[in-house]
Amino acid sequence: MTTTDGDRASVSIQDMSKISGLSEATLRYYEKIGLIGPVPRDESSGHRRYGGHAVVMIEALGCLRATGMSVQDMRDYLRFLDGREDNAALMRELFERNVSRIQEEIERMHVRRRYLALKAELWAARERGDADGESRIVPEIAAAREGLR
Amino acid sequence: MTTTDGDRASVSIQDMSKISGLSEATLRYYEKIGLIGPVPRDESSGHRRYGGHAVVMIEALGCLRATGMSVQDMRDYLRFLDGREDNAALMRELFERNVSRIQEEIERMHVRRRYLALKAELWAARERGDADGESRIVPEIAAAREGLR
DNA sequence: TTGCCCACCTGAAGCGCTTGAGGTCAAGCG
DNA sequence: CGCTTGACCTCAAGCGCTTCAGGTGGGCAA
Repeated sequence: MTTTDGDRASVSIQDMSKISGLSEATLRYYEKIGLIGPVPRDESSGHRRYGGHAVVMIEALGCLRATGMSVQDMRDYLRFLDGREDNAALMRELFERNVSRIQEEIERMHVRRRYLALKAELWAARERGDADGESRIVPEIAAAREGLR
Repeated sequence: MTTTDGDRASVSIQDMSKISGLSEATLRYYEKIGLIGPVPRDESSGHRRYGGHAVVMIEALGCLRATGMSVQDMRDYLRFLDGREDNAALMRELFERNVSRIQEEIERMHVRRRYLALKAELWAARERGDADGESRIVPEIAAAREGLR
């Protein structure tokens, strides 16, 4: 998993991917856009070797990304972490904003599920030739559509 | 909103956008990728004019898109609608698959919300210099992280 | 030694849109 | 009548990745 290289542990991109949950392609992409600073390379092969500090940081990024946080917010997160000043309030706000975002998404998801479930029911009614059921569902779909926005 | 053109109502792209909830850019994009077949144009200006049939169809597409349905599924939906055969079962399956997709998304959202809410609490504790609170939250975050995947 | 496979590399294209730049057409106004 | 305004047009680039094509280095078996 890790190889010893002098006295520093170094991690391959494959292992970094397993540890963080970010794909290898995403790890390269994040480096390219400067979200993670240049990763040292193995002299002879040119392969990336992630050092201890980077491993911890990227692991955290993996969690944030897994919540759907934007790249910009991840940038801010890293900036707040690095800064010498006390950024606790900014951090709290960053996470609170993201909680609200998720909350809204959840609510929209419920509306969507209802609409799709009704559509499934509609076609199930048609499948069994149930014209009555069909005409009961149609107005419900119309109502559900309103909330879809 | 609509103009009369012979005996057929025709709708501008702006109005089509308002009706369907799809942006003008998306309407052009859907046409480009062949999801909606070529839209007739106004002779002199070259502007798109959506006819009655297209309006109804695109309105429906707008709802499906609003639920997060994939372009491929929308293609299938249109194909099933058009077909002469009885596609009720295929339709039902298509919608049921999408209900499941949303269901899974909702569940993942709950995990994400919990993780982010804990992170917000952590920084709130740090903000008020509450080391006790902080050490209570840290293990909860570790636990919540497990579910994130 | 040769050959092979694996992990890794880079660069480009694709996805589903959105955003922006730059240009045309028709109508209304001074 | 020219001028502005607005709605529309096309083409190109950007976003956050993913996927693919084509190539290199290193280790191991035959």
